[in-house]
Order: sequence, then C-alpha cells, then structure tokens
Amino acid sequence: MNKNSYSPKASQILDVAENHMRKGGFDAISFRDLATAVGVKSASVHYHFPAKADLGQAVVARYRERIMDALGDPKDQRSMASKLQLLFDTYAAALKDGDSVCLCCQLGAEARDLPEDVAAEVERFFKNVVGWTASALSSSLSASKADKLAAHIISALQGAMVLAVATDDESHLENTRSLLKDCVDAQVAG
Amino acid sequence: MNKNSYSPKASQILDVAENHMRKGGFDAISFRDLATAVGVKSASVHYHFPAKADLGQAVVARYRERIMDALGDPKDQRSMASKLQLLFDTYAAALKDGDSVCLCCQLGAEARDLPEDVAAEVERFFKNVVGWTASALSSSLSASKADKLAAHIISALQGAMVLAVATDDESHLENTRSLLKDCVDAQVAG
DNA sequence: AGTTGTCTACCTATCGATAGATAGTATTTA
DNA sequence: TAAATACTATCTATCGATAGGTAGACAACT
Repeated sequence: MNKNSYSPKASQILDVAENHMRKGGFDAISFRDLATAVGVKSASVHYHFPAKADLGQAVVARYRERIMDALGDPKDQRSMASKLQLLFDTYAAALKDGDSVCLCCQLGAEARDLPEDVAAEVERFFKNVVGWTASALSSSLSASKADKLAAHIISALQGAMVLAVATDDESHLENTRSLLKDCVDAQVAG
Repeated sequence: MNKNSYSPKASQILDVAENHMRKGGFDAISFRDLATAVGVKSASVHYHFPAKADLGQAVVARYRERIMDALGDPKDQRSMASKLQLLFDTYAAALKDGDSVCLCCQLGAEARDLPEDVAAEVERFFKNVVGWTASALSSSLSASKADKLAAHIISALQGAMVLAVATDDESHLENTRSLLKDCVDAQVAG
C-alpha cells in the first residue's frame, strides 16, 4: 500500500507515468511510451500493472501519500501560519518541479471520464488535503468555518496552478497565496 | 470568426465536441464518435474541420465568444456586485449544464500537451475573462489591485469547479462565491 | 522447484487522416 | 436561356500508426 512496496522498476514506471499524467491527464500515458522510457517492453509494464486503471490508481495513491507525508501532522506544535505556508510551498513545488499542475487538479477536472478506481483515489486525495487544511485551521476557527475555508484554499490553489500553466505566468500562485493569507486573517479576526 | 459563420452541421459537431471535451479534455473527442453523434461519417467531420487542432481551436473560440457575450460590457452601468454575481452565475451554469467543469479549466490544466493553436486560444480565454473581471472591479479599486484580485477570483472559481466535480459536491462553488465576496469587500474597504 | 521479471509475438480495436467519387446547389459564362 | 463550371456536403474505402491487452517461452535468482 505504501510506496516502498514497489520494486525499483515499478517505481520508475510510476515516476514517468506521474510526470506524463500531470501534463496531459490519464490519456497522456501509454504502455509503450512508459516502457520505452524505462527501458523495457510494454508487456513488462503490464506485468507490474495489469491494466491501465491499476497504473493510474497507483500513481494517484503514491502521489497522495507523498503529499500527505510532506505536510505532516496538522495538529502538531507548529503555528497555523507556518502550516499554511508549507501547504503553499508544497503546491508551488509541484508547479515548478514538473512545469505542470498538481496531478489531482489535472485528474480532478476529468473525473467524469476516469475509471472508477482512479476517480475514487482522486477524490480521496482532495478529502485528505482539505481535511488536513481544515485541521490546521481548527485551532483558530470553528469547525464549520475551518471546513469551508479549507475547501476554498484548496480550490484557489488548484485554480491558480491552472492559470499559471495556461497563461504561462507563475505569479498567479504567489498572488493567490497573498490574497488567501488576507482571507484567512480576516476570518480569524472576525 | 463568430459562431454564426458555422453551418448547422458544423455547429452540431462543435456542440458535441465541447460537451465531450469538458468531461475528458482534448483527447476525449474522436472524429468517429463525433460523426456518429451527429449522424455522418468521420470523413465528413474532416470536411468541416480539416485537422483535430482546427476543431479544438474552433470549440474554444466559440466557447470564449459565448462566455464573453454573456458577461457583456464590464464598464456599463450595472453595479460591481451585480457584475460579479453574473460572473459566478455563468460559472455555476457551466457546471450544472454539463455536469462538467469549465472547458478552459479542463484544457488549461493540460495546456502543455495541447496543439499550439488550441493552447493559444485557451490562454486568450483566460486573459479575456480575467480582463473583464479586472475591468468590472476597476471602478472601486486601483488598477494594480483590480488585476490581482481578478486573477484570484478566476483562479478560485476554476478550482472550485474541479473540486465540485472531483468530490461530487456542488457546494464548493457557492462556498467559494461567498468567501470571494468577503475578499472583494475587504479589498474595497481597505 | 518455484518465483520473479522480462521477452517475442500477436490480437483486436481505434485513432487521425486521405483519396476519390457523387449528388445537389450556386454561380458564371456563351 | 442554356450550358459550363465551381462549390458544398457528404459518401465508401482505406491507410499507417498506435492503443490496451494476452499467451507462452525463457532466464535468473531463492
């Protein structure tokens, strides 16, 4: 279930698949391309991931685990502001590393066209990351307000990444970070 | 250039293509599927739109014109609040009508994988709609603040649609509308 | 001996795209 | 007016490329 359970070759395949999916969605990967990229034949990719849906699900699950690991415990001693900053940084890294949007922003948009298992994994990602954010906010806000604000923060970050990629202007992410900070402060204050 | 220049059959093709693209992106359309849906052969679709990129570009251009027409003049007599409400409603309609995200949210995410002409048209959509919003805000804010807030509003709306579709929860859009309203009010006030 | 990982070879289905023909409708010209 | 020409919108048939997926052989390691 966790990422360490994959063999080195399977991990390589997941790496390449994640990269391609972040740029073009689920349909942007093909067994042949992945095989060529990691130096095997397409049949060997099927050995590790029997069907394409299995591969997609694995990519999303590993991505979710990695992000959640990077975010850490939302209820620990760090300040709320530093937790939110970590959330922004994690998103910004996703944009800069791959010159592409968050994997689940890409897949979330096409959720209606995804194999069921993959879509479920994407939904799980969003619920986890919104849950983490709500939990980080909960020290300063009521549960109801924290839930709503958390969903809004994730929405805005996702959208900012889309705008950044679509208009080739990275400043959208920092712009949204800045305005969201004001939004959080206002909610906490009043 | 405008949508009235398309023949009835070409318009039908664009309708179906837009619907499919909003659910699964550019790769979700195929000449055969579109042909079947409108009752012709795939070669006939090529007659109207020689290559797939031509079709994609036409879909996005028509979409942009339709949305901009619906928004109207951002500098007319209506109040700023009513203009923003219209913007929200237009986005909400996109979600409800097709059970799918905004076309350009879908395509924006995969901008790096799109044919050049299609990507350019998507970028144009975003610049137009952000420009409209900035213009609508400009009566109450400095140009610099209006630009930034406009980009943030569009970002948040795009992201809210992704979350709504990915988690099958439409309330994200209203939630974001409400929080954005507070954000605009705060900016105008101070 | 059994497991793991990869291979060759193949399948069916679909993709975008093209060639060439045809019937009907305009438009131009003698 | 009548014939010649061009255009519109479709068709059938086909192309090469690629898609996801499978069967079975083979070699290496435990």
